[in-house]
Amino acid sequence: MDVKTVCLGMLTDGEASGYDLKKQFESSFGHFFAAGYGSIYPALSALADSGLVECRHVPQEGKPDRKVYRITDAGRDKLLAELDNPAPTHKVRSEFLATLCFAHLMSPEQIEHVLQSRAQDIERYLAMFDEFEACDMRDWPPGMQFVCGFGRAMTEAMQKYIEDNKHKLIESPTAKRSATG
Amino acid sequence: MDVKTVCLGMLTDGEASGYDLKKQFESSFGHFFAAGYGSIYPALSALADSGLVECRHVPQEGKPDRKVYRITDAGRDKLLAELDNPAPTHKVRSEFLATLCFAHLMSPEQIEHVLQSRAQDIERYLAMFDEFEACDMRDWPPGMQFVCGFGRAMTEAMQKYIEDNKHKLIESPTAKRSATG
DNA sequence: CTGATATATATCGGATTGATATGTAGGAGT
DNA sequence: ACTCCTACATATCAATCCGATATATATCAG
Repeated sequence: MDVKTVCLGMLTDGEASGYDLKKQFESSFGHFFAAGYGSIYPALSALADSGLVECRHVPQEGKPDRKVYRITDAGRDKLLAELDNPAPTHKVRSEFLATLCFAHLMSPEQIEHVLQSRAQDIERYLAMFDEFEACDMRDWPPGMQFVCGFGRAMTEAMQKYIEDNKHKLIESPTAKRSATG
Repeated sequence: MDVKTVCLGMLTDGEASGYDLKKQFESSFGHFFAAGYGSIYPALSALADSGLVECRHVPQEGKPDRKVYRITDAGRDKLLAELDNPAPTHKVRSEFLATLCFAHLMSPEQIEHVLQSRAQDIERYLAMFDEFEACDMRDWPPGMQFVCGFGRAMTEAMQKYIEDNKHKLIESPTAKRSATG
């Protein structure tokens, strides 16, 4: 399940341009599967090359042609085949946690900054989930609702854990930078 | 904060080979920062090239030389500089969630398989966290303890969410594969 | 004696990231 | 009027990372 496949999946909901898909990658998919233009445009090109999507050029004034992609029957088959994977992965890549592993090499101020910036990210995510519920989430497919609920639950659990345990990172000021010696 | 930097951090705990570091990436770091040999060996080479670590060859019988790396003063400086980043990221890349977004294109059996395999992964993680607590986690630096507690909290939250909400993914059997038409 | 696991290194193709480039349109602020 | 920012819309590129593969010996279980 790579960016190509996710794009294919998004296109089952109707045709879209790379720019459109990027917005989806930023909003509803953003909390668990990020992708930038550097992944999306090559993905769409590759999908078109292998006949899984079709491309329609829509001329515009003052902007590049919109390249609108539509999934083909072969594309739907390919998607269903990919969805058949019974053990899809779930990976975390956290510079945040990697940094805090070495909290004993950091000043309390540095640790505080790191925790604050994470807290802000969390607030942003929670606001995003609130927005999802504000606009009509009931029209979304059940899987999408499950996934967004999942994101919210994880984010709230993260917020709570950090709040409850951050004191453990700062307490003993005498132990600072002891791992060097 | 890339693989190089995490290797550097691990080496503050004492010298180690690439193979040793891999084991750490699989155990304590595995739940939030995975890395394979394809990342670790090039990282150590690059660190050695830029003088941030020193390499010592330890001959062995019947096996390749052990290449044991030790962090240098320049390496420690570099690490401290990297740890100064006030906004380290925390990213999730989930084929699991990406798959479930399209649950309406899947059979109940497929969905069930996906959930089961995730449940197994979760059990494996929880077992790992149990092991950490069994061996003496109190000797670990506070940051490491925080991070492992974080992993456990997230994993448990995930388990609970899936258990509480999986029925939403399977309920209405009539709506199956309706997005195609 | 076979097969699996552990030790230990290394490389390579393919995928992904993050930054950068290009250029118009329209709204906000001064 | 002028500047700045955001939105629209594409595309590429170097650096990095991932997963698989290759090589070779020792040891332990069945």
